[in-house]
Amino acid sequence: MKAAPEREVDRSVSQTVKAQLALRDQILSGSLRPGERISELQAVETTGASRTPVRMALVRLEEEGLLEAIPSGGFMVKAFSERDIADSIELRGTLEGLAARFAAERGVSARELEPLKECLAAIDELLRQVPISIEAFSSYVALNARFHALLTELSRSPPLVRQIDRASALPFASPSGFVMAQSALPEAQQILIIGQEHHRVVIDAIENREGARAEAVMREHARLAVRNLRLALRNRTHLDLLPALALIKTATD
Amino acid sequence: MKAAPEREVDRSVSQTVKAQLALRDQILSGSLRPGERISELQAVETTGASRTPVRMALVRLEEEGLLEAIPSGGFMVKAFSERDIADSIELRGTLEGLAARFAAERGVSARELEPLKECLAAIDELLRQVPISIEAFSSYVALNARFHALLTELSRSPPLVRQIDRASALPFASPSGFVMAQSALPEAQQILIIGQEHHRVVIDAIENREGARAEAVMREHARLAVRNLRLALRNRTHLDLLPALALIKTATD
DNA sequence: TGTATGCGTTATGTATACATTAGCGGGAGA
DNA sequence: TCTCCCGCTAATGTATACATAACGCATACA
Repeated sequence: MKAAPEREVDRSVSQTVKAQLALRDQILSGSLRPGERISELQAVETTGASRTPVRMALVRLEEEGLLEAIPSGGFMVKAFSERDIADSIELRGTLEGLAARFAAERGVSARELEPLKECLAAIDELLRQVPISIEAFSSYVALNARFHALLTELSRSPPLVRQIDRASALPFASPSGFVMAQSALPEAQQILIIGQEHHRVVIDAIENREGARAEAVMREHARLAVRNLRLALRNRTHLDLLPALALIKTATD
Repeated sequence: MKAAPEREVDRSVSQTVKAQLALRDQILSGSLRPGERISELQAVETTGASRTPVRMALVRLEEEGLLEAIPSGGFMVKAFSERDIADSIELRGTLEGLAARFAAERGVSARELEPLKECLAAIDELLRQVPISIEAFSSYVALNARFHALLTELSRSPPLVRQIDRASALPFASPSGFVMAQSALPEAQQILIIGQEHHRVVIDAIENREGARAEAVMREHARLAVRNLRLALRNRTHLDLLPALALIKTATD
C-alpha cells in the first residue's frame, strides 16, 4: 500500500465504514448544511480515507436518504421540510404497526417477550423521576430504541425489519438531541408517560394475539411522536439543542 | 482515458448505471442463483465496466435488497422465502395505503386525478378481452405500474414515495414474468378484475376525501396480490414462466 | 454596458495498480 | 491415515493516476 509514511491509517475498521460514519456525523451535526454540495476532495481530507471508500460511503448515504445525487454529478446534503420528517415518523409507525400485527398473528413465546418487558420495567424506573434528569433521558433514548428494535424483530419478517431500519433514518436521525430538547419542555415527561403506556398496550395485545389492537396502538404511538415533534418545533428557543433539526430546511412548507 | 482500443465503451449512460442494470438483470433473470457469491472480476467481464463502477453498482444493489454483503468481503445474491415475498407485498400495500390516505386527507384536484382515470379506462379496455392475450397482459402490467406510481405521487410526501419505491423491489422484481404466469391460470383474469375494482374504489375514496376507506382498499389490494402469489406458487407447472421466482430459495419455510 | 463565447481550472467518472487478507491445497509429522 | 501448519493464489479493499465534463471567469464584440 505504498505506505505514505505521514498518514496514519486505522486498520481496525474498514475505510469505507469509517468514512460513512464520519460523513454521517458531519451531516447530522450540521457541519454540512442542507442543500450544500459535498465535495469528494474535502471529504477525503476530513475523513482520512481515499476517494474510493469515500465514494462508496457517499453512495450508501445516498441510499440511506441523507444525500441526494446531483444530476450533473456529485452529491448534496438533502434538505427536509418539517412535514417530511413528520411523514417519516408516521411512515415508520405504520410499518411498526404492521410488525406488531405480524407478531400478534404469528404468535410470540413468553420467552421472547421477556427482554421487552425488561425494557418496559427499566423505562418505568426512569420515568419515576420527576422531573427527569438529562442522564435519565439519555438512558431512556437507548431503552426506547431497544424496545422498538425488539418489537420489530418479533414480526419474524426480515424484509419488514429491513424496511423499518431504512425508514428509521430520518425519525431517529439524532434521537439524543431530539429527546434532550424535549426534556426542556414541561409537556415532555407527560408525553413520555403516554408513550410508555403505548408500549405496555402493544405487549398486552401481542400476548393476547390481538393483531388489530397491536397495530392500532403503534400507529397512535407514531402520531404521538409527530405531536411531540411539532411541539418541539413550536418552541424554537430550544432548537439549538436539536442537531437533528439541522436537516430541516429554513423555508419549510 | 487511455482508450483501450479493443474495448468499445458506451458513453451514452454512465458505466455505473450500465453495470447496475446489467447486474440486476442477471439476478432477476436467474443467471446468478440465490446464495451465489458474486465475483467482481466476473461482473467486470460481463458488464464491460471496470471495477470501480461495478463496485458502486454492487453497493446500490445491496441497498436495494437484491444483494447481501458477506462479512468476510464481497456480495452474494440474496435468497428469499415465499413468505418474505408475501410480506414484502403486504408491506408495500401498507405503505400504499398510507399514501392513499394522505392523498385523501390532503386533497387532490380533479386535474391530478385525470391521468389515473385514464389508466383506469385503459385497463378496463384491456380486461374486456376474455381470455386476455399475452400482449394485453404486458400492457396491463405497464398500466398497473403506472397507476400505482401515480397514486403514490398523490400523497405529496417525498419520503413516502421514496420508501414505496424501495419497498417495490421485491414485489415487482419481475412483474412481467409474474403476471404472464398468472395469465396461464384460469383464476387470473378474475383476480385482475377484482384488482381493477380496488383501483376504482381508491379513486372514489380519494375524491370524496375518505382517508380510512382509501387506505383500507389499498391494503385489501395487497392481500389480493398475496393470494395471487400463493395461487401461482401452488401451480408449480407454470413456474418456469416466473423468472422473478428465481429469487425464492428452494427450501422455503 | 451587457451578453456571449472561449479558455482554463477544478471536480467528478473511470480505470488500474498495489496491498492485504482469506481460503485452499499440499506436504510433513504424529 | 489423519491432522495441522505453512505457503500460495485469488479476490477484495484501498489508493491513485488519467480522462472528461462542467463551471467560472475573463475578454471581446455588439
